[in-house]
Amino acid sequence: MSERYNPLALEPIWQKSWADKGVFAASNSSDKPKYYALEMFPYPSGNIHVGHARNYVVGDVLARFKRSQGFNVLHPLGWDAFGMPAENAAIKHKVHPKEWTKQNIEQMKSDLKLFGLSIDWSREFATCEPSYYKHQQSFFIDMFKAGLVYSKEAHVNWDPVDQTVLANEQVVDGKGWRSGAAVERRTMKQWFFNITRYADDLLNDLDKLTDWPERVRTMQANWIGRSEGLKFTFKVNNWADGLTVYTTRPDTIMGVTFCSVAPEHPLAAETAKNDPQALSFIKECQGLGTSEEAIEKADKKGYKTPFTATHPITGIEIPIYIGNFVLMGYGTGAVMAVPAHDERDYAFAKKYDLPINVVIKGDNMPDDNAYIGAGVLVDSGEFTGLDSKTAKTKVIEWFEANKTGEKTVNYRLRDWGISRQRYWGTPIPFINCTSCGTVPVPKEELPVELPIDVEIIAGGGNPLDLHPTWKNVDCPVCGKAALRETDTMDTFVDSSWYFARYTCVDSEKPLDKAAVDHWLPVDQYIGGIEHAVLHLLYARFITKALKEIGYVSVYEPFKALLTQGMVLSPCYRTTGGEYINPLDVIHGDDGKSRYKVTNEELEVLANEKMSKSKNNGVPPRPLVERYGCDTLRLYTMFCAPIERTLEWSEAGVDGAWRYLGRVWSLVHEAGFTVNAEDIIPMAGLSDKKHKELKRKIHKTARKVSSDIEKFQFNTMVAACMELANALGEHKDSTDQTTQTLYREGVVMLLQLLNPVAPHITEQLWQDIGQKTWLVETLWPEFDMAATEDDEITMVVQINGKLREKLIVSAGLSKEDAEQQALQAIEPHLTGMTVRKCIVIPDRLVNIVAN
RNA sequence: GUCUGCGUAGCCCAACAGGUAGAGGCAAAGGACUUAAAAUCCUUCCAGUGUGGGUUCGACUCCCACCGCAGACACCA
Repeated sequence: MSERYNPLALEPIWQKSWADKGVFAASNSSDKPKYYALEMFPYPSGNIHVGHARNYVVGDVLARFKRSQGFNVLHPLGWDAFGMPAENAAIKHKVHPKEWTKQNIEQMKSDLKLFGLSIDWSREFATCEPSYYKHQQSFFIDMFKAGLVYSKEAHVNWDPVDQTVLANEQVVDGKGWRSGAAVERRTMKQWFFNITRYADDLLNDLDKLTDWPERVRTMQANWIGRSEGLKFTFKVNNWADGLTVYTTRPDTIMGVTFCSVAPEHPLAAETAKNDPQALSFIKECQGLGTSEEAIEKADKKGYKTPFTATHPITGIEIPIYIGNFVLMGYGTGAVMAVPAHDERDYAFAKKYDLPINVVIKGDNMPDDNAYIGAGVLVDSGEFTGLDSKTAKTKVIEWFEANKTGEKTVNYRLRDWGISRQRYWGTPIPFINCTSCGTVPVPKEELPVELPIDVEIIAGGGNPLDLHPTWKNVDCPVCGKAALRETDTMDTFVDSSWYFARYTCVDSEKPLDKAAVDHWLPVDQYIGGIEHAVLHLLYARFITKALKEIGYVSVYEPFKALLTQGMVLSPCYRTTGGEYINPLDVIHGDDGKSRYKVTNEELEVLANEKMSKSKNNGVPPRPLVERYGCDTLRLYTMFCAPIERTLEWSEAGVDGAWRYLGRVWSLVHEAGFTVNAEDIIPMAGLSDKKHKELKRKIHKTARKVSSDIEKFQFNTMVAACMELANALGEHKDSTDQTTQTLYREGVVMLLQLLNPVAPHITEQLWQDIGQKTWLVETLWPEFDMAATEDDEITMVVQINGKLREKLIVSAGLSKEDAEQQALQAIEPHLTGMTVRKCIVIPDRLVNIVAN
C-alpha cells in the first residue's frame, strides 16, 4: 500500500473482499449467541443524503462491534417499496410504479453501499414483490379468521389529494401526514385491524420495554389514551334510544346542566331532518378543518336541539345541544356538560347563558372559570360531603345498582383502518359475492397479484377499481360471478412484520417458526423519533397478532430502541428565492456565501432538517469520492451525541479526514511489523513514561468498550483521538520499550476504531503484518492492572476553593491524605482555625476553616 | 396551554455516583516546511456553565422559580 492514505483505492477493495468471503452473512444455525441489529425500513426515495446515512452508520457500528464480540449478528436491509410516491411519479413522469420503484431501489442501494455497511444482502427483499406480499395476504386471512380483521361501514378520514382513506394516526393537525391536504369526513366501507383488542397489552407492555426511550413510551401511552369512567344513558323525549354519554368525572354528576352531542351524532342528524338551520350548522362544523378549529379554539359554538334529557338522579329536564367541539370518534360522541368543572363546558355555558352549578369545592377556586380539580362534593344530594375519589366510586355504584349505567374503560386508540383506494399496495385478498358475502381468497390462489396494465390518472380514482377485468372473478364458495376487493393495504402493514421475514426470506410459509424464534426480538432497533407512534405501534400490534395466530413466540418485536437525531444543514437562497444545495456554495474570505455557478451572493438561512424542499440535503457521493466513507462515518459518529440533532459542517468533515490521516501515519511513518507476543505487562514497566503510555492504551480500551455499549459514540471517537495523539508523541522514539508499547498501542487503536472506520483499520491491520482480517478478529480485552493509576493529583481546597495540587501515591488512607494536605497548605492557614476536613480518597481534601 | 429534551469557550461538544470546569474537534492567530500555494506538523488564544434563589464543606451536576431554543401532544369529556 502506498505511503499516503488513499481511501478511494482501498475502500472498494475491502468492500469486495468482505462481500466475496461473505463475512456478513448471518447463520440461522450457529452456536454463537445471536444479536439482531436493525435500522428502520427505508422507503426507496432515490437519492439519499447524509441525514439518512446517520441511521445506517450507527447501526453498522453496533453490528460490527457486536460481531467482533463474538455474536452471530443479523444485520439485514430491504425496501419498504409500496406507497403513494410511486403513483405520483407515474402520473408526473409516465413511468410505471414498478419501474420507478426498481430504479429508486438501485439508486439508493448503490448510495448506501458507499458506506461499507456490514449488511447481509442475501436477505434483501422489497415489499412490492409478490413473493413478499403473498405471505402478508396469507396471514391477513388468518387474522380475519381469528377476528383480528373485519370490514364495516365507517366514518373515515379522506385525503382529497392522495384520493384515499387515512388512519387516525396518519392525520396530523387535520391534514394528511404525507400530502398535507385537509382531510374530509366520509362514510365508506373499510377494512380494519382490531388493534383495540390489544389496547391494554400495548399499554401495559410498554413498562417492559425498559430499553426504549422514555419519551417514546410516553407518546405511545398518550396515544392509547386509556381512561376509566362511567357510561350511562339519559332518557330523552321523543327519542327511544336515549342519549348515552361517557364521563371520567362521575363525581360531578349533580352539576350537569345540559348535554352536548357531536355534529355526526344520530341525534344531530335527527334534528337536522326538519330543520335546515341545524343542517347548515352541522355542515359548517364538518367543513371546518381541525387546524382552523385550532385557531379558533376558544370559539365554542352550539345549536340547541328540540330534545331534552332527564337528569338520572334529579329528574330535571336539561337541554341538548349540538356542539362543534364534541368528537364523534371519542367515547360515545356525546357528553354530559358540567360547566362549573370543565373549561369547555364553562365557555359554552357562558356563551349560551346556561346555568353553572358548583358541586365540587377545592382549594383555589377560580372566580371566572371552571374548577377542574378534585375536592369535596357540595349541593350533591346524597353524595354531598364525599371527596371526589370516593364520590366517583359511589356514583358509579349508584348507576350500576339502578341498572342505568356502568363503569367503563375507554381508549383514545381506535381500530386501525387499513383500506387504501390506491394501486401501489398489497391487494386485500378478499372477494365480494352477492350471495356469499365477503369471502377470503383460497390460500392456494395467493398471491392476489397486482395487474401491471393499469392507468393511473391524477384524481382519477382507484386504478384497481377502474381496471376492466382484474376485479372480475368467480366466487370461491358458490362459483358465481363476484368481484375482488379493490382496496389495497396501508403500507404500514408491510413494515409491521418485515423484521420477522428477514429471518427466513426463503420460507414457503409467511414465517419459519424456528428461524423467527431464533432471531426475534430485534436486539437493537434504530430509527427516527418521527415513527414513535405510527410504525412502532403498528409493528407492536402485528407482532401480538402474529403471536396469537401462532407465527411468532415473542410478544414484543423490538427489545431496545435507539432514536437518532436529525441531521441539519444550513439553507442557502438566491434573491430569486431559489434554494441552492450546500455543496454548490462557496464560502469567501469575506464571510459571504456565493453560488458556485453564478457567483451570486446567497442569503444564509438557519440550519434545518435536510429536505428536498429546502434543497439542503447533502448527498454523500461527492463527499465519499473526496474523503472516503470512513471519514464520513467517523464525522457522523463524532460530531454530536447520537440522540441529538447534528449540524452538518464540512469543516468538521475535514477534521475527521485529518485524524484518519494521522492514524495512517502512525503505521506508515513508523514503519513496523507486529509480533503478537510483543506485549510487556504493567508489572514489567518501571519508567513513569512507559507506565503512562501503557495506561493510556488500556484506559482507552476500557472507555471505548463502555462508550459503545452506552451509545456514546462521540466520546468514544474522542478517546481514540486522544490515544492517537498520545501515540503520535512516540512515533520517532528509539527507545526499545517505548517502541514495543507503541506497537501495542497501534494494534489496540486499530481494533477500537474498527467499527467506526472499518476500511482504513482493516488495511492498516494488514500493513502491520497481521495474518487475520480485522473484521474477523475478536474485540480486544483491556488489562485491568494497566488501567490503575499509581499516582494521582490530589486537590487541596480551603472552604471549597482550590489552593494547592499535590502529586501523591494512589490509595492513600484518609488520615495520610489529610496530613499531607494540611502540611502542604499550612501557609494559607495562618490565623485560621480548622473546623473540619473532608477527604475524598484519591480526589481531594477540603479544609473547612475560618 | 401540557409534557419531554437541551442551554458550558467564537462554534460543535466533554466532565464517573455532587469533588481540579476542558477530553476531543472546528474556527482563529503565530511559527516550521515550500520558489510559492495547498497539504502536513508545532505552538498559542478563549468560558466559569441561560437567569434568580435553595440544599451542601463543596453544585455544570440535586431542588424550586423564571427565560430561551427544539420536539411531541393539544377541545379525549
